[in-house]
Amino acid sequence: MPPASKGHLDRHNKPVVIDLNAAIVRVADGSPEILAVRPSGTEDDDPVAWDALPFGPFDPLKHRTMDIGLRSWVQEQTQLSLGYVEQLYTFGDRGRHALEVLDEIEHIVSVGYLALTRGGGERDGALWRSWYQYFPWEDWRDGKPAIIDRVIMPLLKEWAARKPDPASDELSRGRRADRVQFIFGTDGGNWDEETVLERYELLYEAGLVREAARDGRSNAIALGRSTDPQLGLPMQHDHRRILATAMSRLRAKLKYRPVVFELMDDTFTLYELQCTSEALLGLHVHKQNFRRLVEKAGLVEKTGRMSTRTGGRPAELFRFRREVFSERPAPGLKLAPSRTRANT
Amino acid sequence: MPPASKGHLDRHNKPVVIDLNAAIVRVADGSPEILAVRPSGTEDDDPVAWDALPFGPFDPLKHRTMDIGLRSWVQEQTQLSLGYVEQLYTFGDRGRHALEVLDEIEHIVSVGYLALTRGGGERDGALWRSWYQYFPWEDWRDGKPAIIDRVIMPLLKEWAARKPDPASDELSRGRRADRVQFIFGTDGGNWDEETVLERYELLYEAGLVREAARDGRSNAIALGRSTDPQLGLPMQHDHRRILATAMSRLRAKLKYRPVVFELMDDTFTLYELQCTSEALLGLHVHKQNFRRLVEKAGLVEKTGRMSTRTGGRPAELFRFRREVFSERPAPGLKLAPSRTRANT
DNA sequence: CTACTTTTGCTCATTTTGAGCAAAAGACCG
DNA sequence: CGGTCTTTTGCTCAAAATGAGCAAAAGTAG
Repeated sequence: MPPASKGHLDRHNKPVVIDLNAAIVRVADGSPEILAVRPSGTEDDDPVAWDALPFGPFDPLKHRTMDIGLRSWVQEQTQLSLGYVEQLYTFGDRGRHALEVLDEIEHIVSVGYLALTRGGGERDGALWRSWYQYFPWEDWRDGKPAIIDRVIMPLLKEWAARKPDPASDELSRGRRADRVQFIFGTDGGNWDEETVLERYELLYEAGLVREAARDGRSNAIALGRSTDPQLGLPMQHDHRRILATAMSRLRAKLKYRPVVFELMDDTFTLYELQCTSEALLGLHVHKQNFRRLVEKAGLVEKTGRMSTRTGGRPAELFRFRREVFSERPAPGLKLAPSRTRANT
Repeated sequence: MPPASKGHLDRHNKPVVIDLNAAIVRVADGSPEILAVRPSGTEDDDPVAWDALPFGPFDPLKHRTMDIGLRSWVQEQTQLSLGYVEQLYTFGDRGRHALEVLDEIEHIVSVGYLALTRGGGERDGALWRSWYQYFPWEDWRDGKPAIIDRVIMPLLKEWAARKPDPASDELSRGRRADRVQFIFGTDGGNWDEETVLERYELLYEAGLVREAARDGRSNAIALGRSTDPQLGLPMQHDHRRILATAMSRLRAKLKYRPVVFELMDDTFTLYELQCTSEALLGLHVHKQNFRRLVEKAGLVEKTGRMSTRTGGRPAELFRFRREVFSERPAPGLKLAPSRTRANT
């Protein structure tokens, strides 16, 4: 990615740019992946060596809208064709309270985007990485992730017991404990897969993610270097926060808009569709009910062809019914996670 | 509002500013109102005389985040204290394809915000206006608004029958008709109150709102001057689009987050709560079911006091239970509009 | 031909939703 | 003071949606 070389000048004569950051998502064999930019440096604890989301400057003179600008440089830099694109959030401060000492230019505005693709072309310096590498606590498909009880909860409880900085307008100790219990202390039944962002922000506040230490948060718990348990891979700037926002939004949207299909091939079996949905949600759903839902909602239609790659009884191949857009107001998968252990 | 006097310079030496626009909402006796800025000019068809949303520049050197910046100038200019504040969307082009000939400065980025308040201080030049003055077709509380069948549908059908500009990547005639029928041609049963933005954008595309003509849309239907039926009051720049976004977001949010209470007094009767919700949704809901919902969700608690202002049996006064934040993941009112005529 | 795997069709209890009936508790009015 | 009117409040009930399990169908692998 060109390091935002050209741009406007502010009154201190520093370049001012509007950066468009994209969380580009695909699903490859059961894993939701995002396109990450891997800097050439290799020192693992050096913030510039952390992964970044692909980003590019927005030039209002070249592109009419930001959406168009985004599509343009993504197309240019990767050979990816983006399907669905959605704006997420605009931050005025890239690295929060950060000093950003390593950033020679002063960014002013960074706009986060979610984009869905079926995958394809990449470039060097970029790689597809499971988003659960950045958020290991978000994948509940094999039950509650061990990292929660083994690492996260103990550290969060320690943080909740500490006295909050009286200077900040922050929660009292009791409220801290409540919040921790509420957000992470769940045993599956009441896990809310949509609140990815809230969980990340809690960890940031508690100083448990690397970015917090980088930004000089006072209460950052001193996690030692590479030997210590990392709470997921860190990212440059606020990119991990943008990714969290993208995950939240996508997990929510799944339930009321037919966006999964942007990630599927033209034809697919219902089980493939289910696996993709589950990968995104980080949860298992009840198989028979999933089919009932999808078919009753009229989201798919049979192609007549069969898939034999299943290993068991061959599965019918389906395709997405585009007509739903003009039929129903809010088509989507109102997925309900199964309470019992996986029923696949 | 200071007309964005200071700011950054772009490479053409025109001021570049980041504008924060706020749709500030309150509900006053059954009417959802927004704070509108009324320019001094009075020529009704002059774009600068149209209403505007209050806005102010964002100065990244003065305020750490845009949210803080917004709160700051709102506080400064009005005496309003904002409760809930939420970022909506960021546009790179203020007036879309607009020429913006009347705007001597080139705005680059405009960020839309939704803010809720209980009302209070105003300033001169600003007034509270029902948002249904801008969107008369969105209030279904007294049945389907007459303007839809009398004005909107005929004009939209005419538009759908016209040949789309082959240059644009636009929908075919058949799809146009489908879309019109789908979005506006409903008879109450399948009216989706959340798609305010989609409806406004359709009217804009079809050239039926003043802003379309101002922006020089090719297919803008020449609505005569003041005698012609206006499809709601127009607004400056893209402010009406921002307002539509705010309405969509608020109507949706109502159902899964306890945001209504930001608009209520400390204590209220359940019927007052219902009326506020209905005002926002532009729909009537079933009274008994509304109470069941609210109480079962544990959103409120009795105060013991009574309200006698009802005219009938006195109503219990309730207050919002703040504890829900730490109890349930997604508290809100999953309101279902009543199919039958009002049952109040 | 037999075991195994996966798809697919169906049932069933429980909950949620949409809608209506009627008693309770005040104000208003003669 | 008794009757009428209005609104709140409590309750019932059918229909639909949801969560979960059973079992036949149709292949593959040995």
